[in-house]
This record gives sequence, C-alpha cells and structure tokens, in this order.
Amino acid sequence: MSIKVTMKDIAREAGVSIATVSHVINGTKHISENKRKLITNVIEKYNYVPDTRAKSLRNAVTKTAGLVVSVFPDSYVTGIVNGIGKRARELDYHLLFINTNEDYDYEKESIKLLSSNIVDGIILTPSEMNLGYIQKYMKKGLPIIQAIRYDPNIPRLPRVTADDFQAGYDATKHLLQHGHRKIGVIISRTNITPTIERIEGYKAALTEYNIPFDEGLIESGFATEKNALIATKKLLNREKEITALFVLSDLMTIGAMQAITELSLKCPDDIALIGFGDFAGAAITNPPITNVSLSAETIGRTAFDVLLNKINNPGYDKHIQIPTSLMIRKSCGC
Amino acid sequence: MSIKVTMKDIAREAGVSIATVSHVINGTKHISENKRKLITNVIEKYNYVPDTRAKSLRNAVTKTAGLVVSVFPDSYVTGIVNGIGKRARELDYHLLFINTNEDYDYEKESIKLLSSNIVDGIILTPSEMNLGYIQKYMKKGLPIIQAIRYDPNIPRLPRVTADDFQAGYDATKHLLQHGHRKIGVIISRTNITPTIERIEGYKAALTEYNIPFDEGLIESGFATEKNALIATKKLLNREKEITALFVLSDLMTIGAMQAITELSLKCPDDIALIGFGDFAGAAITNPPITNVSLSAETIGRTAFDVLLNKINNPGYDKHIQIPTSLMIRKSCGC
DNA sequence: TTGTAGGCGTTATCAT
DNA sequence: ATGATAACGCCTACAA
Repeated sequence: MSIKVTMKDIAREAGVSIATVSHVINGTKHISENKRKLITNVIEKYNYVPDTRAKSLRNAVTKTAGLVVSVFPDSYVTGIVNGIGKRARELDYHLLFINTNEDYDYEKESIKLLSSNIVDGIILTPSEMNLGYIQKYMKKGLPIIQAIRYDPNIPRLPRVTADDFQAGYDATKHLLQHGHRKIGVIISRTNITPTIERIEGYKAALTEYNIPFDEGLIESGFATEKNALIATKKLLNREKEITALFVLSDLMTIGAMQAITELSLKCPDDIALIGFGDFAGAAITNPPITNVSLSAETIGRTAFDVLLNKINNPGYDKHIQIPTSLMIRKSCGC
Repeated sequence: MSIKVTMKDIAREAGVSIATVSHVINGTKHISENKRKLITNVIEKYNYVPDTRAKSLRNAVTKTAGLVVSVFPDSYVTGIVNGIGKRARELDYHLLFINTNEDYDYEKESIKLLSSNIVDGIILTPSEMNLGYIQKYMKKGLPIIQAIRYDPNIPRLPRVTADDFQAGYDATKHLLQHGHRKIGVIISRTNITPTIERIEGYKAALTEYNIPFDEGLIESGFATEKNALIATKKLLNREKEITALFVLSDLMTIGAMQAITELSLKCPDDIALIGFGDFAGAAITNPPITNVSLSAETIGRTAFDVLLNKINNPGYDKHIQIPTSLMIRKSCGC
C-alpha cells in the first residue's frame, strides 16, 4: 500500500484549511496568490495526488469506461481495442479492460462488477446473443453499448459494428464474377451476428445468380488457425466441387491457406480464397490474400463516441455500421 | 448515472441494520438464518452490488492492477497483454489498461493518475530508459514492475523480459553457421533494452567468428511495416555485401520481406532472413519465415505473478528472463 | 478570501 | 445475534 498523504496533510503543512486546498486543486474558487503558491509547493513537495476513489465517491463520476471483449487476441479485435483506447485518451477517459474469452458466465459476472460504480459506462462485445440479463442494468441506468457483435433482441441498446452484410455480399459477388459457383465458407461460430449477417450477404449474392444456398458448404473453424485448418480440410474433402472459399477471420484465413497447401491444391487455380480482416502480412503470403478490409480503429473510435453519447443521453439507441471494402490481391484469382 | 440503491436501502427494506447487511454480504459474522434469507432476497430483488469505490476507500484495496504499455497493437505485446489478463482473472484481479503509444509524458501522467489509489500495483513497459521519475512512487510504496523493456538504472524495480541477449545470439549464430558474414539488422528503436540486448547477443556471436561489429549494418524500422520496408531498402542499397537480415519485430519482418521482393531479390537465396516474434502467418509466407519464437503469454502471466509478489513483499526485486527459441523454417536458407 | 462541517457508501469497533 | 457510529478522503454549501 502506498504511504498515504491526504488533503488534510497538505492543509496542515501549508497552514490552511482543507477546503482551501481543494479549491486550489480544482480551481473552484479564487484563492489569494500567496496561499495558492504555498499550497502548490506543498503539493509538489509530497507529490500529492487526490484520491480518485474518494473523489468519485463524492461526485459520482469515474472518468473510466469498462471494456468487455469476448475474444482476444485477434488482429480485428485488437485494432478495435486500440481505436477505443485512442479515443478514450483523447476524451480524457480511462479503460477497464476485461477479456471474457467467450465465457458467458464470466461476462455476466464482469458486468455485475462493473455496475458497482466502478465505471461510467460499458462497451460490450457479447459472447452470445443472449443479453436478457442486461435489461436490469439498463433499467438501473447503466450506460451500455455493444460493439462488433450484438443481440438483435435488445434493439434499444446502441451498437457499432462493421457492415457485415455488405461485406459478405461483396466478397461473394466478387467470387461469383470470377465464375465460381460452389463457394465454401469457413465461419468462426454460428450464433453470433457477424457470422449471421455475412452469411446473409453471401446468400443475397447467391440469389442474384440463382444459386440455391447449400448449408453443407459451411464449416466452423472456431476462430483459430488450427481449427480452421482442420475445418477447411474437412470441407474440401467432403465437397469436391468447391472452387472458392470465403473465410471469416484472419487467423482462420491462415489456417485455410495451410490446408489448401497440405491438400496439394493451388490457390487461386484450384481454390480461390477471400479472407476477412486485412491483417499485416496478407500482402506477402503466397499468393497475396484478397480480403475484406475494414478500419478496426474506426470501429473502436466510433464505439467510444457512441458510449459517450449514451452516457450523456440515456435515450440514445442508434445502430451504426462501419463500411468495409474489398482489398483485391491474388488469392481470388484476379 | 445508475440509480443508486445502497446498503442503507437494503437494510431499510429488510428491516435490519446496515451493519447486519454488511455482515451477510461479507460473511464477517454469524447472522441468524432467517435474517440472512430475508436480506439475501432483498439484495436479489434489487440486484444490489456494493459500491466498489466506497469499499476500497474503506479497505485500501482495489483488486485491480494498472497496465501501462507503450506500444500496441503488435502481436508480441498483444500476446503479453493477453497473458497478463488471463492470469489476472485467475487471481481475481481486474486490469486498468493504458496504451501510451511511446509518449513519455503521457506515461508519466498515467503513472501519476494510477498512483491515486486507483490500483494496487502497476505493470509498466517504459517508453524510454528514463525512469527517474518513478523513484518517488517507489518511495511512496506503490508496487511497480517492468515488463518487456526496462531501465537498467533502476535495478531495484522487478522486471520480466524475454531473454533478448540469447535471442540475438542464437539468431546471429544460426546465420553465421549458414556462412553469412555481413548480417544486416533492422531494429525498431535504438534506446530500448530489447534492442540493446539483442544487439549485444548479435555482437557476441560475431565475436566468436572474429567478425568486427559494423554499426553501418544497423537500420531503424520504427516498429512498423512501412518504415521497415523503407529502412530495409535503404540498408540493402547502401551495404551491397549484406547476405542476411535479422529483423527485430514481426510487423517489420513483413516490411522487410516486401522490400526484398521490391528490390527483385530472392529470399533466402540472395538475402536470408530471420525475424523476431513468431506471428500467425509466418508459416504461409513465401518463403515461410524462420524466426525467434517466444511465448508472449508466458511473459504476460509471469509479469502478473511478479507484480503480485511485489505487492505482497515490498522488497521483491527479482529480474526474470523468459527463454526464447529459434523456429526454423525456410527464410534462413535451411 | 477562507474555514466549518455534513455526507458520499462502506467496514469494523464497540456496545447491547 | 444485532445495532449505532466513527472513519476512509474528498467536495461543497454555508458561515464567517
């Protein structure tokens, strides 16, 4: 524990009242120049910093935001966290960071803890589309917003996500334009909105080409390199007519590429591929990888701004989608 | 602001004293079963959670650790943050996360803020070897440890780092064994211990082969892909006899590979390369990249344990080095 | 311009 | 077994 020097100590040493000290620190009242100097010197001398807990207990403001993320590390999420952090700093906020690792119970527990006046608001990436438990916190007036993923059943909760539908549509259409008709998809998890919406986009593009949706072309890679490798092999062995792959995260893209190699197939000649999330390194792989690119930092920054809006205006319930774009390289066959 | 329901409210509704409520919550005293039940029900009903600020104001413990990191995102640092987070969770701690972006003044400011009883201790990755300002916090008894980088002038501060000397030695020796005699190095920044120690290892290996150290073979890539690309081109254009490159971070490795390609050189035939930090994707580049591999998660976990040691034992001042190993693939010419 | 004192929500001591 | 109350460090009417 730090050796405590409090405002009382400063006041005593400076020979003034505790209220005067408080006023010079916060500039809340005009204090004569000589007392000001005197007090400031004592503060400097002891390197005194007001106790944040006591302060926030008094003013009911913590100037820190809770960040509850369900998956990390991952270059997409990392970039978003980074964006949130930058914006928070610009706005003089701090971040209490929790990684739930997709553990729903831990997520609930974390929100409960954060609801104990430890933060002014929360940015949440839900582990599941099962946010019923959040209602009681909303009722209490705790500002919460969703980022990356969301629960569609709680529309009053603000959210900022990528434009996942459009991303799925664009990638699929690009592959379709290259002549591919059997397009496999490696998803991370079934029941999260980014997956659902990207698949919706995929279906929409398919429909334009009068191709029926085939559930059998979808396989789960559970967001890791290794699992994606396994999933891709499984999928490619099962569905022999697949000529293109759409892979929904960067780590999985790497696994999928390895699978293609291990199956002695050539990308893009035998199997074309489009990934998701433009990771560093996508340009120097063999072949360089075409993928859906999006500014994770923008999503993060926007998420923080949305949280502040929610804090300042309890009725705020906007849903924001950040656009994505296709970064075309070689793996798609261009 | 959340609508406040306090212990007083619970007590009133349950028809008991506030002290009794506190005791059932904390199990500090034996309370009759019927009152227990009664109180627990009221707590459930209002979803009451004790105010963390008030609590910690009372017991001088916050159960949160400050994490001040100077560079992010970067797969190495991200992995360490992840390891710290996991270990913190296991030990029931929370994390206040700050990314200083190599800004020394912001780092100082952050430490000052964190010293206001907001955390029980701090894990710091210093932006510079200039930690003089930390002495006053040490004197106050604030538990601080260093991770990744450190200031050698403050030996009493605990630290956990990779075994950077060994890493530099191993990589260089490997290149030397392949017959390379002019080995270029792309560093991020000059004045940080990981760079310094890896270069020391590099020199030691050179000495074994009676090769004089040549300052001209070193170039700064400032930890980014783009700058490393520029630095690598500059270096390779200036020092024509270079046949191998040692690159000190993953993002820079990607940039260096691009530079090699853009100069119409072949890796490993014209230029061999060893990178640092085994990033996802190193296996599917062309050629697959040999690099120094280390468990970032282990470093993170250890860092958190070291912090707890420091918190519990103010005299603790150990320096821990986590071993690295060479992950051999193709870019070194093997 | 400066000081006094009550209260923020807890915990823990001391009574009862 | 339960309750009254002081104290944690700060802010802010209200007084002087």
